[in-house]
Amino acid sequence: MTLRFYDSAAQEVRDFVPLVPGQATVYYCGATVQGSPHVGHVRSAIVFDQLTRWLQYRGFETTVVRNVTDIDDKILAKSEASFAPDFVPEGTYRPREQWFALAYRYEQEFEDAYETLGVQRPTYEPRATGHMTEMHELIARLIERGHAYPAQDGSGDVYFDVRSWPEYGALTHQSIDDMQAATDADPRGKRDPRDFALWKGYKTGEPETASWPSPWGRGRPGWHLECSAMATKYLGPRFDIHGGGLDLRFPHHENELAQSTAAGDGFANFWMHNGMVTYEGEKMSKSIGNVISPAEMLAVASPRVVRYYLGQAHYRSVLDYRPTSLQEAAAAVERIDGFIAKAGAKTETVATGRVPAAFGLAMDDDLNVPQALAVLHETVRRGNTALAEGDVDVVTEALGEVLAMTEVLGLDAAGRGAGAADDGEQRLAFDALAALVADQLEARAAARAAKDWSTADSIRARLSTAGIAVEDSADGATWSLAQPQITTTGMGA
RNA sequence: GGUGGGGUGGCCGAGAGGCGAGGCAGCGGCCUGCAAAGCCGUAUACGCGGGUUCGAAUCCCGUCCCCACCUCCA
Repeated sequence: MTLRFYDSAAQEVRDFVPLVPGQATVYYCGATVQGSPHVGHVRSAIVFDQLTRWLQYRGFETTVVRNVTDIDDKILAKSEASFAPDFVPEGTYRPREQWFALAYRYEQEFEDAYETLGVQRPTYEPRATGHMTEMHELIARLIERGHAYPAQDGSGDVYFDVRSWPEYGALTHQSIDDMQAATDADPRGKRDPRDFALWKGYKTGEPETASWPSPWGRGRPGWHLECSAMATKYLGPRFDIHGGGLDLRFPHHENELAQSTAAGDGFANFWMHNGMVTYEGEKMSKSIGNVISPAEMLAVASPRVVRYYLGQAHYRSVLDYRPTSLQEAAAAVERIDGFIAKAGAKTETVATGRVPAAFGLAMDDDLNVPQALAVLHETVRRGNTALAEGDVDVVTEALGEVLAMTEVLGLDAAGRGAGAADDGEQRLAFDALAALVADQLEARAAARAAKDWSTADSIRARLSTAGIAVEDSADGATWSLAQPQITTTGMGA
């Protein structure tokens, strides 16, 4: 079996042949930390987390780098606005917040969301502000090779010379002349309106903390440059996979590709892009105001449910959010969790097994998660049947497979982050609850034995009101905390 | 104008020439004191019009509609 991925640059599914046998180097775009994360950002991270987990399952030694872009125009603009006398706090923005404080605060919000939803930490997570030297080196190489030039207007800007690089547009298969002229293109000192800034000269009025010395004068990096510099630094001039959201293909990734290859680096072997999250058919974006944050979803559904929902579609498909989406995901997750709980109580040894072959084939084929999920549900059904028939061997086997699959999909990790649960106090509270419920169930069992159905039913009803679901089975009743009812009214826009 | 991606049963969502993925919801049944959970069964689905083929949701031609990117975006 061969791993195959769709390469956006080649526009086809290709066999994945790593540059170094047995190893996989992955760079994927994280956030520009200019605001709170929304569900679309998190989907992207989940997609590349699934990719990473699958590469690891297949035995690759993976190195994963995800950037934090913590300096850019928007961050500075948001910070500047927060100092305005007529500033009105909106959303999570705060008054009088320095750009670096704002960037750092949002970086942590992203980290929290990733952690809660079970996204493995990358091998390394470099920040743009920590890599000025590497960016300067890259600019110098580009100037030396005749693909970049300092602006002639004395602004201190340095631009990439798009016309000097015939392959510009290779990633998105566009030719410069066919591109729609940017309406707001500020020609400044550019040779071509499509030239993009590698370095932006310092302007009076900007915070000095947001500028760094460079051979071309004080300033700050342009967007795009940091990814080229950091990917190359940690993964080498050539690496296996570069990922990110579909909306980053142009201009971000196109520009990364241009500047890196023009500088003489091989850059990414595969380009992988995840589809957008839409809200009832429309792309989630701040400008439309139809964004839903991970926090909003987590307020009404468990991390496992949110993870399942955001990770269930094929990564290249559009994932459409509808008010019932989380309820459906919750039902599916409860089905899986119900089996894990019942099977776990039946078997002596709960060990994570191997993934069924069909699951592996689906994942090998460009990460076909929907098909893999079908295998997961089929395994759960087989396990439930075995449970009913008391076939412990099959139960054990199915449980091992289910656990392996949920691990690969990251479902087991969601909600297990630091501080998520299982601290001592919660453990004590749970034990206390368990003791009280056990008493109730004992009383109910006695009533049932005496065929006193009204007493038995009233005990069950009382527990149910308290949020405890009771299930009878051949060998006694079991209980579980009922999932909260998901109501999504008023969520999002 | 340019470059891509789509339209699949009530909903979500795979598949890509030939036994109707899977989930959710619904209906019928089994089990249960009743439930719940589980299991079994249950659907004239593939935007529209032509064509190729023994056979098309899948290929070809035409056509309609939607979405994304080309400006900041995961």
